[in-house]
Order: sequence, then structure tokens, then C-alpha cells
Amino acid sequence: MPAPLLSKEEVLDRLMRTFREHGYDGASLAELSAATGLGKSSLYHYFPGGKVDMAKQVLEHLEAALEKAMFEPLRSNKTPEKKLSAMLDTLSAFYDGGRLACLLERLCASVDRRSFRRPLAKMFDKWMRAVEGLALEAGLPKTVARSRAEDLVVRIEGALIVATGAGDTKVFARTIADLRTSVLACPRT
Amino acid sequence: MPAPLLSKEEVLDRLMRTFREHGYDGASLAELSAATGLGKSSLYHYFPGGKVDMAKQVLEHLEAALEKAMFEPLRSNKTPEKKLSAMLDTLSAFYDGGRLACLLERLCASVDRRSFRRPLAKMFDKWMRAVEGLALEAGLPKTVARSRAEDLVVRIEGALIVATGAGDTKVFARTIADLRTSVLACPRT
DNA sequence: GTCTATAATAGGATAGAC
DNA sequence: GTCTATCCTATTATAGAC
Repeated sequence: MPAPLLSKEEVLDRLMRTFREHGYDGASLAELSAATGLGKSSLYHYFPGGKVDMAKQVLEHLEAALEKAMFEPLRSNKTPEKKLSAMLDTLSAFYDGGRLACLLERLCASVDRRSFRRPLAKMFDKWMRAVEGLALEAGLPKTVARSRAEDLVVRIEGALIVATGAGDTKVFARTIADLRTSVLACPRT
Repeated sequence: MPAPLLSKEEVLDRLMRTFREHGYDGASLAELSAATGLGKSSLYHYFPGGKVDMAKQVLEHLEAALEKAMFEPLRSNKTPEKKLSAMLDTLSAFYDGGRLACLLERLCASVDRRSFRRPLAKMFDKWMRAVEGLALEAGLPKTVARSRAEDLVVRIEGALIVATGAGDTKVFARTIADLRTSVLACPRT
């Protein structure tokens, strides 16, 4: 670790930002080096496995960050509605209102995607289970809760793509707004 | 055009498949050459602008293909419900039940994305307008029709990501199944 | 741990013969 | 139009000094 420079946390944050902006395939070692202020040799010191290693560690770093910012608050004793709303606020901030891409998506689409298979599947599962738990807490039947959770993740990932493609972040904002009311709504009879 | 070999249509099809499988950034000229059976020089003969040019022409090719397979059938005199179902069947086949990525998404995420800005925005708009028209035809109010259209595109793009990430194409199948009934449903009062 | 230098390779792109 | 050969740059990765 650079004594006076960046902490490993900060290094991982900057690597994540670079992967999210340029994509995994699009991010070169030169860019990753510039983003962190670490020379290539230093990068290889911390990440002996090169780019794949960086992405794996960034993924673990993200998991820890989400645990704190998104999953832990779900264990409070607030109402499910408030907790859902807090999660959506966190997500909206994390994606900067639809301007920043999702790391999971970037890695899913990479040439080295096989290397990230397990951790990616685990992350998606964790996210969906968290939302499912919230829906169960709100009194929804198990099958409905599951599909609502799946739908939340699907729509957020999709909204990020469409916002980018259509060049309009409002798509993302509308999706978040709709999820705020639809995820825990009573099923139609 | 190779006299005895592939038609330009077929060349574009194979390029599209390669971009969808490996991603735009991940597809090398060597792979694109192998996929089409054309040497690099031949590729540059048909696509003087290189990779960017290939992707642009592939995008136009896709637009024409979708026009025929997806948009034109919407102008028949069948019921909106049947036409929606036909569109979803076409999409499900096009994405091979969630196993094949979306070209639009691949290009949105590429390092050369700026080069594809206009055509991508146009494609998304065209797709959404088509669904919006269907919803209007089914008697939905304009604002609802618009958001249903947006939602269909968002959820399909998202389902492709999540299916890949979670390693389970069932997510895609469930999304398609749900869209079949939800897109044209009467709004809640 | 970090740097400079450099190896080794892959990538995109072009020249010129046929 | 297609091929072989080649150029040039960027890229990943490593060696070795400090």
C-alpha cells in the first residue's frame, strides 16, 4: 500500500469507477494505472493476477460496500415501505441517476466473464434475496415476493441500458419511481 | 462481394453474431475475419471504416431485419393482444430464450459508443414507439401507453443481463411471460 | 512498494501482388 | 475482390534497480 497515497479501499473504488466507465474490456492497464495513481508494477504487486484479479477484488469490495449501504439497513425495524424506498435511494445514488453503468453488467459482458461467473451469480442472488425478504415482510406470498424481487433487479439493469442507449436518464428515474410503489403493492386478485 | 461465397446479408449476420457473442470491444478483427470467412483485406474492402463501420452497417442490417420480422406484422389487422404476443415470440427467438445478448446493449457499452449514439437512440425510439402504438390501439391512455412501451424494452434488456449474470435463462422466460399479459392490461384505477 | 525500461504479443489497419 | 505480408501502435506483463 502506498504509505502517503491511497488506501486499498480507495484504489478499489477508483478501479471500479474505471471499469464502470470504460467497461472491463475497454479499460486498459494504462487507464487503470492513471486512475489509481499506481504504476503498472504497483498494480501487479497488489493484483498479481492482472486485470481479472482486479475485477475480482473490486467485486468483493463492492459486495462489502453494498452490505453496509444497502443490505444492512434492511435489518432495521422500519416499515418495509421505508426500507424499500431507502434501497432505491441508495441505488439511484450509486448509479448517479442512470449516468453510471453497473459493474455487474460490465463484467457479465466481458471477454473474461467466465472468470466472474460464480461471484456474479452470488451477487445477483444476494440482491434478489434481499428484496424478496422485504416483500415477504410486507406480507406478499412467497411466489409473488420472488418475482417482485427478480423484477426489481431486471428493471434496474434494463433501465441503465435504455437510459444509455436512448441518451435520456429520465427512463431510469421513471423506473425507480415506479418501483417505489409497485414492488410491495398488493397482487391483483 | 465474394462471388461463390457469402452474400452481404450473410456477412452482416455473422458479424452481428460475433459482436453479440464477444461484445464489440471483445470481438477482434481476427475473429470477425474467421466468422465471415473473409480476410482482413476483404473486410476493409466492404467496411472501409473498420470495426466502427462494421457495427454501423450491422446496425442498419438489424434495423431492416426487425422492420420485417417485428414491426411490419404490427400493421396487420389482428388484435393488439395477438400482435403483442407475436412480437414477444419474435424477440424470444431472436435472443434464443435469453442465451444471446442484445446488439444494442453491446454497442451501448462499447468504447466506440459515441459513434453509435444516433443510430442506437433511433433504434430504441423505434422499438418503443411500436409498442406504444400497440398499447394505444388497445385503448390505453397515451401516458400509460408510453410507459408500458418503455417498460417492455427496459425489462427485456434487463432480463438478458440478469439471465447471463445469474446463469439462468428462466429469468428471461418469466419476463417474457409476464409481459404477455401485463403490457396491455387495464391500468389500476 | 514503487519506479523505469523493456519484453512479448495482439490489435487495427494498409500495401501491393494476383 | 481476395490474398500474403507487413507496419505501427497499444496492450499485457515482467525484470531489475532503488
